[in-house]
Amino acid sequence: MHQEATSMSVQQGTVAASTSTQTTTTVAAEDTVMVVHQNGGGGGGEGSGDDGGGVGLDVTVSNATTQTPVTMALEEVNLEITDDNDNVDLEVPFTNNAAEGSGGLSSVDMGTNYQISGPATTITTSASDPLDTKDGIEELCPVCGDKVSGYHYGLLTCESCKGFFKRTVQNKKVYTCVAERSCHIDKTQRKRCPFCRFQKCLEVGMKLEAVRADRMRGGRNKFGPMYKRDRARKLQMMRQRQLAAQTLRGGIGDMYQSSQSSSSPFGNIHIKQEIQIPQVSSLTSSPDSSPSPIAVALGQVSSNTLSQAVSNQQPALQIVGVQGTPSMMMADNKLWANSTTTSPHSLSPKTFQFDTVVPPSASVPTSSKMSPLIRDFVEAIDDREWQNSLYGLLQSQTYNQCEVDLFELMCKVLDQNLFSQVDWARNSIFFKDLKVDDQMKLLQHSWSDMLVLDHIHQRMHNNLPDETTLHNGQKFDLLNLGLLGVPTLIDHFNDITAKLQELKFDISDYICIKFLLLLNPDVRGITNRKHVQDGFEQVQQALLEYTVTCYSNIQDKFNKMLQILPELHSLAARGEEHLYLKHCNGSAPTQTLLMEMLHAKRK
DNA sequence: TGTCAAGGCCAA
DNA sequence: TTGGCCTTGACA
Repeated sequence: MHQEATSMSVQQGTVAASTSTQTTTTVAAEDTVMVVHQNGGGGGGEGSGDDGGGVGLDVTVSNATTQTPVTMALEEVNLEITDDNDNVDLEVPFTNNAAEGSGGLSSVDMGTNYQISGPATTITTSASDPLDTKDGIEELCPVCGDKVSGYHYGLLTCESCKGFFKRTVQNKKVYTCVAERSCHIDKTQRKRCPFCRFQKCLEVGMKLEAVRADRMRGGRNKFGPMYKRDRARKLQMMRQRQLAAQTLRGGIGDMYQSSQSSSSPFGNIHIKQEIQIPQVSSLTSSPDSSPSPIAVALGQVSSNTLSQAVSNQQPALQIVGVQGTPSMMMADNKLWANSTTTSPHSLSPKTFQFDTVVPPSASVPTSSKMSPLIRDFVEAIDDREWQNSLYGLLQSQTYNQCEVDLFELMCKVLDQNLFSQVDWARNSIFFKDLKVDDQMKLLQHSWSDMLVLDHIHQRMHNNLPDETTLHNGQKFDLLNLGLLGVPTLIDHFNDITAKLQELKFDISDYICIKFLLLLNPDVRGITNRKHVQDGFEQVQQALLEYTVTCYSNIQDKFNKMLQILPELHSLAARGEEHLYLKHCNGSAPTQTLLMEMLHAKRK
């Protein structure tokens, strides 16, 4: 029924000596193709295998991609989930599967797969574990969920996955999957499908180049310092979590104890679970149970389906008090929004040297002159949330990784931005009254334009930098987000930005233009065109009046702004094309809202 | 000199 | 073929 689109491409271990010869082995089984390019010869011949003396193995795992159909509406889902059980697991999956089958919904994402498990948030530690004795933490192998034995080939894994990865790379094994390349890998089933196991090893970040070409024993490799930093960070994080757990135990427990019959301080706490983004690695877990990303984003799935789906994804949870009481603690990035805490778990805006958001009112001329419509628009803008989501994602994605694929990371950020965009739209005037079918069509038509526009807005009005340093030391090109991954569009992007700056493009202009992009009555196939047209015209009229009233010194600002939109669209279209090609090449994460949007236009 | 992440060995 | 344990050796 559901056909899972899985494709991945990994190219690492490019360290073959210049004299090496290259052989290529291709093994095809039905629609599965696994190509192993082997750099033979004298790889690692000089010196040790350290510092990149990898085996020079380029592995491409690919298959024909089939599109995920957009799941059609069932019912509006309430993402607030009440856990009435006494036991609340605070268990966090590394990527996805580690915590699968553990009860799913009652879990709080704190960024990695430490276990802080219930009842009553007992922090699980075991004195027998190597990490426990030093760090007070226990971790699970991101591949199979077994206990980790240390850092192996780039990250913390168990002994068996270490051995499996080593044997596979050293012996240039070629596996095929007899199923659909989406086998679930856990401790009990890891032996069943080596193809999927190896694929998962690569997905979670095990490094081909860490396997030594010369098989030299002992010593250290280039990952040593990263392991060290990682370890220090985990230790700090663990302490932070212990504090958080204590806060929860004391704070929320005290607050609600009197009203709860439960012995647990967590009794009846509402756990609001937000879909963050579908993780690439979640592809290995029962894809048939996953609703379409856009369906999830638009709230089109039944609670049952969603429950199953979210348990397969990396959740970002908020814990909120009952009856809307402000929470004592908010999970992940929301925690840092109003906090000066320099948690190792957070990449706060401060860490990123991201300037404080300018309040909307500060960058619009005079709010008294604007129409109530525009005032409402502006008031609804939540740039702080945008920033926090961005940096929250960047930190969570790089937390346990020594090195991440920056393109993949960019796709994930874009995907998250898309989710925010959908969320914004579905709560917006005019749009929210439309049927889901129409909503989807409008979004599918405008998402990329709006992403580019959002980025321009963040740069112009919130001083979003063009680059940031990730936790693992890698530089992440934020500007690339605005270019949808096409560096050559930089001049085009700057040109558009310059023109808007010249027109004193402000936040009111931005939000109105965004509405105009969204409420495009010319989109084919929409059933309630009149409503869309009405919305479009009202916004257009409001913007016109606003520009005339507040920017009388800029001649024809309104029309000049509208003239820039085709340029914006052209840039976004080129970005879309680029992303689509990357996706077809297997270089972009699949099963994401982003990819579904890319596919939607090509239906 | 201790640590720990490589590779190696070998029973299951 | 797997996976637990052993050996090795650069580095702090």
